[in-house]
Amino acid sequence: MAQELAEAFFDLLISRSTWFQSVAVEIGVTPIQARTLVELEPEREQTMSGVAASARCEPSNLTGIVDKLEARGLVERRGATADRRIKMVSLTREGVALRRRLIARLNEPAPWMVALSAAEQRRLRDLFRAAVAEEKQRSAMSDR
Amino acid sequence: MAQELAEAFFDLLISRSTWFQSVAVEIGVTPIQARTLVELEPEREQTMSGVAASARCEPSNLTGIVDKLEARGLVERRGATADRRIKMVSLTREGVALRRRLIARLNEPAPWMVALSAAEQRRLRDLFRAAVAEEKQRSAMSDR
DNA sequence: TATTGTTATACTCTATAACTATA
DNA sequence: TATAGTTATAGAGTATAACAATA
Repeated sequence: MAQELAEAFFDLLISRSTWFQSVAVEIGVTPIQARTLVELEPEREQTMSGVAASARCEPSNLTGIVDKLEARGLVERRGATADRRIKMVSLTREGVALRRRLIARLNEPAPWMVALSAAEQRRLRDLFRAAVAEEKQRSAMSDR
Repeated sequence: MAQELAEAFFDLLISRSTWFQSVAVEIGVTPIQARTLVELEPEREQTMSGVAASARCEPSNLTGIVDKLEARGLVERRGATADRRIKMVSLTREGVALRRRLIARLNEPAPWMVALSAAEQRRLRDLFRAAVAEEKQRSAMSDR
């Protein structure tokens, strides 16, 4: 049964990934740009390498991704730190606005979610949150 | 609450996508090759364009993807049909074996799934299946 | 010497359009 | 003329290695 659950979840994952891509296109960014924007929380500067780690891409590639976002005025780089090797990245006002639209679309509940009772929704939400925490721990371990 | 559920589900999707990629690498194929292998069920020949539609990529790109899989002896093309424009793709014996290993890894239940009671697992499985059916319908509609 | 970010390189993925061979 | 698959091309994502500036 756990096996069948895993299969069903995998199928859902596939179809939801397709959907993620189409939302990104709709908003006017590429999937990895969308992913980067999601990781770049407003009011929170991050280093280039920190963003690369969150978005799960190589720092060398993040340079190009941030270049494109910066060219569109969505993010900005600053070099103001004690350590002058480090560059901080953050969202611009337009970046915050675009990110908000993106997140709003991504977080739109699917019809099957809405159809659940409030208690079931809460139960599932907690289950998913715990699952994410579990995956985070596992992937942090395999990073070493 | 539905909103929070959607957020939690999205976070889980992100972390599970990362995991999908690492499984593909582990098995020795690229993500899109993995996706194509999953769609290519054993004992079921499909046309190139049919596979392209299932794997959600352009037919022109599938040519290269299938070229690589064919060069590794995982799939084969045949032209034997009434309509000689059409080519049928199918898994070779090695392709079936690799696909089995891939699917086995992808369908490994996560710890949080195993931790559920059998009744909850069944309930969730049915929920996810219905969700996939729902998404399929929606995306088929937007294809027109 | 080690680290941060960048540049260089090579390969893969992606979408579009043009081509071929059939129908 | 329309369709199935391929080829051509250009843009974007990916990983590795080499580099400059700084620590």
